[in-house]
Amino acid sequence: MSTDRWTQRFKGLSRLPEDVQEILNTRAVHTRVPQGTVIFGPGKEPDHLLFLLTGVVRVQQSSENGREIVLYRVEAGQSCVMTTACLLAHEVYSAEGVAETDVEAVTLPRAVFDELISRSSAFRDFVFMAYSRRITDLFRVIDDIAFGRIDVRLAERLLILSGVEGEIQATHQQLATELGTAREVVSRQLQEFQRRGWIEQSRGRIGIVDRKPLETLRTA
Amino acid sequence: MSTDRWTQRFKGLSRLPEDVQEILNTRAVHTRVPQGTVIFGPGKEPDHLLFLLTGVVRVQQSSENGREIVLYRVEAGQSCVMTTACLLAHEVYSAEGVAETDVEAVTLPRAVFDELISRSSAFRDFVFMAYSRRITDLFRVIDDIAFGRIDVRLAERLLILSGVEGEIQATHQQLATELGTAREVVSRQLQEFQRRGWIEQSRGRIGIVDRKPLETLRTA
DNA sequence: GGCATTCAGTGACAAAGTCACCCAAGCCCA
DNA sequence: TGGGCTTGGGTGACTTTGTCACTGAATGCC
Repeated sequence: MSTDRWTQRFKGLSRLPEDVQEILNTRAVHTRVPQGTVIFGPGKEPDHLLFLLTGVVRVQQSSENGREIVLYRVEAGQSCVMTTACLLAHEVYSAEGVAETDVEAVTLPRAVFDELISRSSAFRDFVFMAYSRRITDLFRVIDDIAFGRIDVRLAERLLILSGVEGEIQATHQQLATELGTAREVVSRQLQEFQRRGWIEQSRGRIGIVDRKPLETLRTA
Repeated sequence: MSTDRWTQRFKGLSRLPEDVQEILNTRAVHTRVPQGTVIFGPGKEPDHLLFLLTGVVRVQQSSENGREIVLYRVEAGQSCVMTTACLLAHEVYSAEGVAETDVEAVTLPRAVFDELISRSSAFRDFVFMAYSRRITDLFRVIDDIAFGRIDVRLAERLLILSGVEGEIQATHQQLATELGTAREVVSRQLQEFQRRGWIEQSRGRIGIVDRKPLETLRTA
């Protein structure tokens, strides 16, 4: 049997009619995926809709020359809807999804997804809502890389990635991938931030010393 | 009355079951939009799905500082699906759609759209297929601006925008918007292309002289 | 023909990305 | 425990792209 009543963990799903939830709870299959697994990507097309119970999936795109950029993250309580469109259309999905942490998820076979879409308008809303969020994310990415300055973008990322402790475990290369830029660029910017006393660095780790100037960089 | 049997003009719709086509043909409303009209955008949310019969809609995004970038084009025989997700989610759609030519279209009210989605799996396939195409377009844009060189991108655009005659009616500013860059950058690149004898320019017009080197730029 | 508007060209400069290195920190393991 | 290896980070020189502040040329409109 699959997970009992997992739909309760999804804001958008817990309000669905009982019969729809019932289908989701019985027909979806519970799985675990270890950190680092490539969940979907070129040559690895998913044949189901994924609901994340715990963990984070990072969706990113890579270029031929080796550079990469993070497009968005799917977090617990969200679903991997973008893949549905791509699998339905049999198009090559040029992005890839990687389990950034150990992931616990529930997968819904395509046929059941299709049935639910046709049966429940609330489920449709859930799906289109999820789409909307992702599309908005992509627009944001485009806006950032086309028109944004990297110092601003880096500062933003640091603030997002830093937990309550104000610490980030990441190499300069990983941060470069977040922004779709080169490591050297990140290194230089971080040095500048450090010189100004906004952060402190050690190998593979960045500590936020003063959030305010990093926050105000955006508006300046 | 609306347009008779307009669904025949859509590859993906003409194969739909007769009853579904019937709904589309009777419930959709035929409209004309003059060139230049902003069809949707911030503060102008559409409440229906749009099917283009003739003409082209350009979807673009603008930044605060005035720069713009073309995301994709919706052409005759295609639909404006992205808007559906965004309207269902009541999210602010930061992109805008402009009628690039006079446009003849058919609009489907949200309620009918919803009904069709629930009723016809073929219609669902059509919609998700259309989504897929757009998402792929967005991925392409991201790839280009994040990792592509502007000379290559400009050459590509010139080839795409040039008709059989090898002529383009566009200002440097418009081309800059196509690529999300600055006019000066386009001007300089075009000068270089001209210097090499690949194109010839006059005010508001570019003529392709030799396609081959422009094509090989990509691979080089 | 004069004038205004739009379009394109230019040089100096700033920001970002690339290349080819270097060095240092941590790791493995004899 | 010290030597090599791997990984992460620093650096300078250079190229590409974007910005700014102009200029002048082409076109359309009285």
